[in-house]
Amino acid sequence: MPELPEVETVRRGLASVMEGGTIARAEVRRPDLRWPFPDGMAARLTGQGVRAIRRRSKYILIDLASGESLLVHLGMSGRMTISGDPLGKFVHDHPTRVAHDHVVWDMADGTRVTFNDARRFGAMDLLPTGDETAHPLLAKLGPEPLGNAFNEEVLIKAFQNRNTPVKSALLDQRIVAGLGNIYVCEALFRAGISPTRKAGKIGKSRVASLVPIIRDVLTEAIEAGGSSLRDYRQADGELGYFQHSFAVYGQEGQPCTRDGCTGTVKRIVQSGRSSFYCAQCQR
DNA sequence: ATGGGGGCCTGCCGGC
DNA sequence: TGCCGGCAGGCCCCCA
Repeated sequence: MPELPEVETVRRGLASVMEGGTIARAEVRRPDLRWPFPDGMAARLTGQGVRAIRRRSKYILIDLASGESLLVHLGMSGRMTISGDPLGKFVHDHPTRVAHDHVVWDMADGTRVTFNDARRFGAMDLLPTGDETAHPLLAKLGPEPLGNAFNEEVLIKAFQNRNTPVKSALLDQRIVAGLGNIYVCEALFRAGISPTRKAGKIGKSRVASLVPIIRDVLTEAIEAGGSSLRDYRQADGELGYFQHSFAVYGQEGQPCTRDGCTGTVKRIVQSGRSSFYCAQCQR
């Protein structure tokens, strides 16, 4: 599921039920996801007020009253689900335990937040609030694509002399942090750039054009999440999933939707990942 | 330093 | 109906 827009939508959903509240009880049902959980994670969450919930790239940061922040990554299959009655006390309306429900937080108001991750590529860790830049998972991240530190000059410089396909360059979280396979495909389609083109061989003005396009693609997806979901959740309480249509991602064999283009969307494999694009109008 | 490939896990889907 | 291969939106690590 999760690239930047989906993570942002999950963040907003978590914020709506956790910010200002207290984690009355934390249950950790296995010792690890991709890596071991930090020592005593359940105890370090229990009783903690939630000050704020932030996002860095595809990571969620939950700031606790203790001065620690819980770092959460959804990996490929991580999901957050909200259940419970905010006015009751740990009511019966919680769903029965489901396979791969690994972590559960019961908020003091009766809301339950459940983290489910079938493939366990997700991660959680605790770090001192404000020490994000020192954390190994965050230290090497490039600029936020929606922030000022990401701009034309920065991207042109990052692409200079890069011999890797632009697809790989945009997936490189050190260049820009938060893009994944879907939104890279969509941004390259809008920019009319082939995913196979070497990053260092693209003209400066075309590289520059990627900056507003990346911002637009991500912003539109975040807005779609905000408008198509109630409190950022779907009917079953799961956060962050929303119906979103893509111009090229998953559209193999479909006619290109660019005005006047008669091409067909193709799927190729680059570095073991699918790339979708129109070879006729993306050069 | 850079670029490419393997591996981590489980679930789902299409084809035979 | 059942089995099997291929595929999945991430990211770290190792190797050349």
